[in-house]
Amino acid sequence: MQTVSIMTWIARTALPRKIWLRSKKRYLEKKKKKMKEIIKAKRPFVRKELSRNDAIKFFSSLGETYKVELLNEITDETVTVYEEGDFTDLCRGPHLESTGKVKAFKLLSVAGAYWRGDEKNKMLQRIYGTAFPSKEELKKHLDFLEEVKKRDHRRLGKELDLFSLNDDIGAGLVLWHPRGAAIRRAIENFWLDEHHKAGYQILYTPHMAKLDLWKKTGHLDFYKENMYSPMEIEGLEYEIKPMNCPFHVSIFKSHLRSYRELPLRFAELGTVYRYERSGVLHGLLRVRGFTQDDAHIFCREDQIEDEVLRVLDFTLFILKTFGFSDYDIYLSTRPEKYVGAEDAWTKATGALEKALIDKGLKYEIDPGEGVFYGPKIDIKVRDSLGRQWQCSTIQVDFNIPERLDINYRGSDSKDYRPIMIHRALMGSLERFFGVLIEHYAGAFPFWLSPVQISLLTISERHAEYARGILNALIKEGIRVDMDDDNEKIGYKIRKATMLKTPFMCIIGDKEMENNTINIRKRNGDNVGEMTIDALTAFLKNEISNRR
RNA sequence: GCCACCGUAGCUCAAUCCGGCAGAGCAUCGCAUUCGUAAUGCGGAGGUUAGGGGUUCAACUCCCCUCGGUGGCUCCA
Repeated sequence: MQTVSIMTWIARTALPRKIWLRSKKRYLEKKKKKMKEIIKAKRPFVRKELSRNDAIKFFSSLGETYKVELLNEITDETVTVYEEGDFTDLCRGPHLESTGKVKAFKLLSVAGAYWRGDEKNKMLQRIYGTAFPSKEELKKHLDFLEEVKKRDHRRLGKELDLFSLNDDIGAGLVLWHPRGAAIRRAIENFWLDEHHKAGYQILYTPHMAKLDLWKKTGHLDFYKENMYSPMEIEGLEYEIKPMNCPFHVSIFKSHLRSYRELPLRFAELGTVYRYERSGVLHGLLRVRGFTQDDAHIFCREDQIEDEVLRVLDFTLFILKTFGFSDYDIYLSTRPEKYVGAEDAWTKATGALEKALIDKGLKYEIDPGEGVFYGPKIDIKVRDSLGRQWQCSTIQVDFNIPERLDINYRGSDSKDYRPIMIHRALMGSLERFFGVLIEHYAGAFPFWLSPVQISLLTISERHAEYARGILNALIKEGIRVDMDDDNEKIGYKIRKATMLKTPFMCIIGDKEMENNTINIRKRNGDNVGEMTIDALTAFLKNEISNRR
């Protein structure tokens, strides 16, 4: 969505070593002026062909070592360069015919980037900018960026008092405030109910386990860089969990399993801790402690496809309930570092693909992006601004059943190894919450809203009547609050509107006399006067339809 | 982790460039007002300027370290 390009002709002067925020703005301002001049001059870009050797000589004489490095790797005998005035750049092209063709542009930011995208290389400064064929299109894009800023979950999280991250607690560790926790509870209740209906059994497991367990599972070999250092308890080492699977396996193994029990579906809202490098942490979207809506399905090989189909249906239903009906699906295949037999990978990948084809779902292959223990299907949702977010993942695993030696007794009284399917629909509650905040711009649908309805009194003498309504609605399980502050009604409406409370009840003399309330929506629409019974029925209907 | 920048009252931000009494709006608290659909008025309180060290007669301001955040890079639920 965002247009990013390296404009070679603004890179003509190197960035100063140190840039203050204010001088950074000034710096971009200066660059902008220079660019405008160049555009106005309508200087042509001239394409030239050089032999590779001449090009190396030419760029070496300019001291452009990076271009020389690129040239040394090019095998073609001739290369193309583009000239604009006294500036010559190595580029395959094509270029615009002249600088005058640039109609609308904006420089956005300055940031470091590793030379050729490799963190072992030196870091260079990169200027980000965007250009469009017309001023209108540029404005549209800048408006979009403005809207993205307004919806930023970190900003809304503070404004709506949903969550916080605190210095004293630690980086990437989330505090859910009452209002955020109310939303989480609504999500969790929905999730638990639906999992029960879909034939899952709910588990709870500990936050840590002996280090030896993680050796057995292979995590210490393949996942070490994401795990925290172990802690010692009475001479034994324990590790805080980065994944839930070993615990679920342990429950599977707690007694002998029959083929009749399969598929066995274990689900848990399991909190895991993973080491993430400080620079990658980002609000709720990238944290160090998070709760996965995890599940592990133990099944026979011939049940994989059917189970994957069920999971796909289930996932799309859950996502749809949260207002996501647009998504992109990816099938990730065997990575370089992997465990298990090639034959098993082929079979599992085939099963995943067949399920996608049966459902008639469009998907792309993501080569080599599978997890070390098996191939996976990832579903990335598109939010109301069309941005892509990775949430759901369905992974086949034939490594852990092998390593942890899990079996079931077949109809022939022999032991067989089950296949394990890992899946998370929302991914992590933290990330999903962050995505939801941005998707709804903080204006949650009624069933998710932290406060669903606010009772606003006109003056002190209405407080008692309002309190009666408050208690009645609380009894009905509605998240309601009352604003009986000594303030004008306009101010109370403003407060509730800014908190994006879906409904407000205005309570004054008229309502008290008629034994009614008057409802107003957060967008300003008036729903009208109704009795308490009618209100309760109306609100319950909204909840059951998840609006 | 790497590069650059930032951290001032609960929140949003001045004062930092060029060292010289740390300031405003909102929120909070008190008083007045009892009001009909997006801000009633007046007053009070609120700070070891993220933490630590250094330079200086003097540090929010300059230097170093630590912690945290932002934009990217690399990696990912």
